[in-house]
Amino acid sequence: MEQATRRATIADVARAAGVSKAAVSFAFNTPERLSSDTVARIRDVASGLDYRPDPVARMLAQRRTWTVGILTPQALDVIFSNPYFGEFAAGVATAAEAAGLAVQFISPLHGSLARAVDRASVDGIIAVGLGADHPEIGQIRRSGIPYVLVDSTALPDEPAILVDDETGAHAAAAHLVNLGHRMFLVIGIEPPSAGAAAEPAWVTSRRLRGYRAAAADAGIAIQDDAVVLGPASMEGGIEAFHQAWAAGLRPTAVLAMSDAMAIGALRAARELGLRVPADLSIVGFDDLDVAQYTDPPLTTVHQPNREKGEEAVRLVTDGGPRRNPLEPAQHQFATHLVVRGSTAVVPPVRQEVPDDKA
Amino acid sequence: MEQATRRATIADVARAAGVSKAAVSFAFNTPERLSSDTVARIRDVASGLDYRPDPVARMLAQRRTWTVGILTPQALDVIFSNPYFGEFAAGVATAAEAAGLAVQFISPLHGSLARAVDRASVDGIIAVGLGADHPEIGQIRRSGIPYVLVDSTALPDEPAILVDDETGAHAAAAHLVNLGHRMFLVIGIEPPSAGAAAEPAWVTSRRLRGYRAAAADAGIAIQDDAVVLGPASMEGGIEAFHQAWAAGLRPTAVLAMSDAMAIGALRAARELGLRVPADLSIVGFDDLDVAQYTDPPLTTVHQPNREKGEEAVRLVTDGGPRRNPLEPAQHQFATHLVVRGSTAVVPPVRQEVPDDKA
DNA sequence: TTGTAAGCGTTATCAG
DNA sequence: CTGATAACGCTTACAA
Repeated sequence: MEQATRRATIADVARAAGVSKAAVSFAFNTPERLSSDTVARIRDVASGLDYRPDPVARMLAQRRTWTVGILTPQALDVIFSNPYFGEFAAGVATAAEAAGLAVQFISPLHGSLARAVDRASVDGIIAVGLGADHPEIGQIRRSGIPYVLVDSTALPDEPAILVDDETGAHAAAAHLVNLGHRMFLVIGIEPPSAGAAAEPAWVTSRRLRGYRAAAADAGIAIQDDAVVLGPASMEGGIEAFHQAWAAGLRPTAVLAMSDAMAIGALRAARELGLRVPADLSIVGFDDLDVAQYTDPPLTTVHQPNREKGEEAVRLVTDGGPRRNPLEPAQHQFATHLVVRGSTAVVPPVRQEVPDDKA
Repeated sequence: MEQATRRATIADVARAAGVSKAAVSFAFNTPERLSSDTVARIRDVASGLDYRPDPVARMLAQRRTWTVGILTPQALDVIFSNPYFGEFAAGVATAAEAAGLAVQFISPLHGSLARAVDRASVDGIIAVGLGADHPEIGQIRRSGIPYVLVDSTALPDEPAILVDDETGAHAAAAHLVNLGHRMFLVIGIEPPSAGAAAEPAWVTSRRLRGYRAAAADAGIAIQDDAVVLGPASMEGGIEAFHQAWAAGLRPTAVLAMSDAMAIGALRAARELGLRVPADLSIVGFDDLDVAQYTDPPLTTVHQPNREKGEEAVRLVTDGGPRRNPLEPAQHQFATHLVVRGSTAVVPPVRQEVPDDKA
């Protein structure tokens, strides 16, 4: 992976055009400072030499990289397996392009996120799903690079993108309660590090509070053993549902904290002979594009995945002129329930279903 | 997006530790060249000063960026909407991490791919879906940066990752023919640029050849008006199917060139009151993770999405020691049909279905 | 309008 | 084993 032949440098162009290096630089960056025919001549010579300014040298001189980094505590291959991330990244990419910024991914290098952060040459870091217990957040803070935390627990004065998890979760559970459901299974997202599980600010904790509040309104308690955790993927959802079923749980409704997991649960339920929504209702979270195309279409809590990405870029690039530096640069998006076909009134009598595990 | 306070430089550390800049560099990069207590002292001072080598300066001096770029002719937001890309990127990320490389995305900047390529500071470029008619490929070639073409038509001696589209497509169509189908709708991927549509090497052309060959074996001709093109997304699939239906086409089987489009077709068919596979069979292409979780699970042509990404990184990073420079650095993966639930024998008599459009 | 020269923060070369 | 010193390729005051 070496450069083949030595590329023309600014000095080569200057020499060939009989001007100074500065003139060449001007010809490309601020042509209005040069006479138009000088510019033309320089450009001509440059393209003849196949000259292209070295982006790295320019980064060093300008001390800007024109790049934003998306930081994830998980390896990229697991991250990309959840369509949620793709939608978020699409939002980042949109805003980045508008701002003339490149997008780089920062994920653990040889198992070390810290190393990856050190190697990353970016002007801003968008950290998604980084728990407050991750030491890297301190590292980033110290590095002086602007950053924004997404979907994680931030200090009140720290730039962050959040959504109203509790309200969304509450709406989801309330919907099921209204349909007569009383026996719930909650499928939650397991934290990247074991330590974060107990954190009250971890996303799973926040959503769980919303679920429980709505259930409590109807006098129902969601016990801890009706909450099962797994990775936020379809496989994770399948696994979680089967695990709960094997443990003897017989819910009439599932509250999944991610659409990917909800789709997995859908699949697992079908494998067990349960009809959705006749025998089992399922509510997801995220409102992914695919949620419209599952069968049945998924009832889920909407959050603006792409917009979150776009806003993250804005925040990390100083938020533009409208941002008041006195206010904390946090942005919380609203969530709302989208009712589709995966939820229905509770079955009056539970059907007999194949039950080889319990 | 500026650095907050001036970061400590190697010169600061050298001064504070009473050594030369070179010594500091050694302490981090080749500590074995220094006495162990010198290293310890330098490291100590460095961490006290919160010193971190500037990645950009190091890139310039080493003339390596330790970064691979994934280049796409489409904007990132549309690209990320197709899960196929996520799976491919996951593969790239896996191999990149193993090689200690960062991953950067290169997509049109302010509408110009050329500009984006110029600004990109990468050691290698993985170009996906770049038609042979794209001028950027010449630009890349000239730049001297190693590159590999994925899913596009390459010169025979050009590094490329390909799959056996024709065989896979043939298997898909043959499967349907064997089930008794005679009336097909082909849903193809529209090219990024209009010009590429006619290219015999464009992916849509390649797959279409496979479909047609299998049909021809049974004495069936797939007419041009039974082929409809759209963007490789779920929306694209919905659109395409409705368009065909509105045009009066009444296929018993759909051959979709991407799973995303197949899922869209599934959805559209259901909206029209068609049962899959009872009334309509659908075969996709890609074998995305989600293909297992649709209802019914999708019969599709498997291609190794993640492996393609991994191999692309290997090829662009010189392919390691095993590569013979005399052989063209091309890698063609095999494809095969995966039969799931979305295909069945042709309905003996077409059911009456709602038909408000034709 | 154009040129000169001093950085930018490393790594690499080559004496000591 | 250690330390000056010269690249690396470009931008940007400051001069002319």
